[in-house]
Order: sequence, then C-alpha cells, then structure tokens
Amino acid sequence: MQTVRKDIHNSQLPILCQSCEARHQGICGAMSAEQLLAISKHTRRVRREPGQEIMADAMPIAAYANVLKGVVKLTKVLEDGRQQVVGLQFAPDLLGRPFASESRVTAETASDVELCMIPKAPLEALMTAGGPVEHRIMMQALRELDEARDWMVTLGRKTAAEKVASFLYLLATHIDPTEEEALVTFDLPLSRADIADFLGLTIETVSRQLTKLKAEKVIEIANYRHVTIADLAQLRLRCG
Amino acid sequence: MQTVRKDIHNSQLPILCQSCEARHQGICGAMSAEQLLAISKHTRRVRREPGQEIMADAMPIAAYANVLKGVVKLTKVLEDGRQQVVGLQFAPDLLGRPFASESRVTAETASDVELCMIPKAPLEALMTAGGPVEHRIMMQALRELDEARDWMVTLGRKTAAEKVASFLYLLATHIDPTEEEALVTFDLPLSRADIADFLGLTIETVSRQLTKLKAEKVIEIANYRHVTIADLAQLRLRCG
DNA sequence: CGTGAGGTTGAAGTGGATCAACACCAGTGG
DNA sequence: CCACTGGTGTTGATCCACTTCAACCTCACG
Repeated sequence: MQTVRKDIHNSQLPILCQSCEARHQGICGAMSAEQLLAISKHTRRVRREPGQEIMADAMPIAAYANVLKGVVKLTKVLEDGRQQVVGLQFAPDLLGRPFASESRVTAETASDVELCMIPKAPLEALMTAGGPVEHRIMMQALRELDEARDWMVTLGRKTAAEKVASFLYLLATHIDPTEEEALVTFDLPLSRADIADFLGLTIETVSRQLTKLKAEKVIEIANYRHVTIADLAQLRLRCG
Repeated sequence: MQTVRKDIHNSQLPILCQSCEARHQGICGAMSAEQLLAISKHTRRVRREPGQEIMADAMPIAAYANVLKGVVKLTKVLEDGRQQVVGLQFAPDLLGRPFASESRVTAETASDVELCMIPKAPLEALMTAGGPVEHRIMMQALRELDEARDWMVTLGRKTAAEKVASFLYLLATHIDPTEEEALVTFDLPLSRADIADFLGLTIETVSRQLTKLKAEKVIEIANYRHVTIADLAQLRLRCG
C-alpha cells in the first residue's frame, strides 16, 4: 500500500556520521573524539521516503537512530484500529527507547528522512559507561516528557480550532532545528490523516479548521502541503 | 480555601530516610551505603494533607521529593483556567524535574501523602557524579514518558466510558506499590473534579460514567470515594 | 483517459458539555 | 437542638462542537 523502500547507498561511506558530528548536536556532541571514532565504525547513514516503518510497537529493537533531517512520527494503536500519534521527532533527536528490549511505539517516517543508524550494543555500552552520553540521552528523555505533557493539555482541554493552531505553531517552532525562532513558511510533514491522529480529531475537522484559518488570513496554503504563516501573533493567540 | 498545612515534625529524627531505604525502591535503592548516609543528613520526612501544593509551575525548585505514600497529581493550566492533570505520581516516584531551574508543572497532593524531601544541590551532585543514581532517575523519566504516551491515546482517542474505565484500571494497578497485581478495592485519591481534569471530561460526565459502571455491576462505590472492582476482566475490556 | 489516493465540503446525527436543580454532609453558630 | 452555609457529588434537560456519512474535487500515474 505504501511506496517501495529505497535504501539509498550513498550512505555507507562517511567514516564519521558527518552531518551529525558537524552540527555538534544530538548525542554525538556529547562524545569524545575517541568515542566518536569508535562508534562511527558501526553507524550507517540511511535515507527513507515518507511512510516507512522504522520501529514497530512491541517488536525488538535492533538499533537506535539519530534523526538528521525530516520528521518521524511515533504512533500507538488501539485493538480496534483507532490511532494516536504520540510524538514527533525532529533532528537531532535520537530514536529508540533506551534499555528496553522492545519498542512501546511504532516509529514511521512522516516526510523524507535521513537517519544515522546506530546498533543497539555499541550505543548502550557508551550509555552504561555513564558520563556525558547517558546524560545527554536523559536530557532528551526529560524534554520529550515535557513535550508529551504539554501535548496532553492540548489533547484533553483544547477545542478543535485551538488544536490545529497549536499544531501549526509546534511545526513553525520545531521543523527547522537550525532556526532559533519560528519559521513562517514550511511544508506540512504530515497528511491530513496523520494530523488528525496527532490532534485526536477527524480528517474532516482538521480540513475545516485549516480552511477557516486560511479564510481568516492567519495562514496561506498552497498545494495542500505548503503553509505560510501570515500572522504568527494571531496564530499564537489561537493556541488557547 | 484549603485546610491548613500541618508539617508534622515527627519527621526530623530518622537519620536515614528509613521507609525509603527499607524498601530499596526509588532512587535510594541505587545508592551506596556512603551515599545514603551522606544524603540522609539533608533529607527531611514530611506529611501533607490533600490539596497542598508541593511545586508550582514556573517557580524555582528548591528541592526534590520522594513519594513514600499516597498520590501526587501533576497539573497544567491554560490562561483561561482550563486545567489538565498530566500525571499521577505514586510511591516510590521522585518528584521534581531534574536539571531544570524551574518546574514545568504544578505538583499537588491528591491524597494524604508522605514525602522525603531532598534539597536540590546534594541530589544533583549525586546525579552529575553519574553512575547508578543518574541511571535510576533516567529509568524513571523513561517510564513516565511511556505512561504519558499511553495516556495520550486515552485522551485523544477514547470515549468517556473508556476513559473512566482506564482511570480505574490505572489506579487498581498503581495505587499500591507493594502489590504486584491489580488491587480490587481502594479509595479514590482524586475528587471528581480532579478525575475530570485527568480525563479531559467534565465532572458530570465522570459522575454519570461511574454510576453507569455501578449499575452494570462492574464496580461498587461506597461513600463516594471507596471503590471495589467487582469484575476486573470486564473493566479491562471496557478500557478500549 | 481511467483509476485511486488524498483532500474538501455539505447535511445530518450524537456524545459529551452546559445549565440548572437537588441531595448529602460537615461545620458553625444562634 | 435546628437553621444556615459551603463544598462535593448526582441527576435531568437542553445544546452544540465534533463526528459520521456522503458527494465531489484534484492531481499523479499507469
């Protein structure tokens, strides 16, 4: 049902996970030169198209992955198929639940994504060694916890209009990791169905709220996916 | 508006935070004898009545606290007063956001609570020293993240009936930290208003769903607060 | 040019919110 | 002792925000 996987193999070459190291973000920034060199022997750079599964709920995890580019969505499903997106991962987040034998969520690429795959063993060795790597990973877990709790307020207490505004605001502030302030123009990395699953709404409601924001000149939309925030303050205001 | 605080000072005496250490749970279980002795000089055991604020959103944190008994609720509020309970902490959870200068949530006692207060500095020293203490705290953060994501599914995708059932099931499985399996009888640590804020519902809806569960012989309720799960399997089923 | 996936729009239905009345109980004070 | 009060919880009637159902649009692709 989804497009075919294409592992692009321009990936195997960089001895160091360059873009990861270059930015000095994510966990690589916490490693010493020797650690970096050691782990880089195991890492592998891969590219994924939208809609590819990276880790499955309740399946053993073979490897961690550093998000270098793009957006990965974390989802959970109920037995009857109802789905909830429980998190979005942007660069330079680390993907994979540390110290758990199996994942508790499904991770799937939402947009075109670049990953730096790191096998389980070497990274966990670095972690249990303690020091800056474990610390960095803990800081990410704590940040994700904060974000999850923020989102719980959105899910539990906001109206549909506020939810959609909050989602757009979240993207504006998170989609470009190099940018400090909110971006005013970007492509939606999620389909209407994914947005609905993130917000606890239906696709119809999401669509209606988006057209309402467009009609009221808060945003502009081109080609369904390309969004321009015309009035960021107004958007902020509508987040509730 | 709330009953007056009573810091019961049978607290100052125990040189070691006994019940904490005795159980070998929580962070104390990860400390060496020397560490335990060192930190116990700073800890203070306190008791709180329901409805007491322990940490306020956006306020500097002076101390961490280990929950020894009872339930603490973590809440967030929107500007206009809408409130969401974003987490419940049971024994032996550690309260307080590590490495943040200020809290991102409000922590309030839900039931009668016993805490082991630990000042910021000595605990953070133990953490940055690395090793088992930091690891233990990271494991708790990861567990809380898992729980937060589970709850996002409940908030985003479940019906009112399923939400209330899920809440009761959560209590049954978490309220007694010494018990392995689900408890069939317990006191609700939260008022109807708090339950509503936890589930993203109104108190009326919570009340109606509880009476419905009672009418259908899934649970029994005495004195508004005391719940007996008459049919745990049925309750489980109704969690969606 | 047909086919199908993704998105929009409209009309009708409904689950939960809102509004309102009342029950229950612990204080409190005459 | 009873009347009064306020906090908490229940129950009923009504309302509306969001869902559901259904038609249609758009566009990429074989």
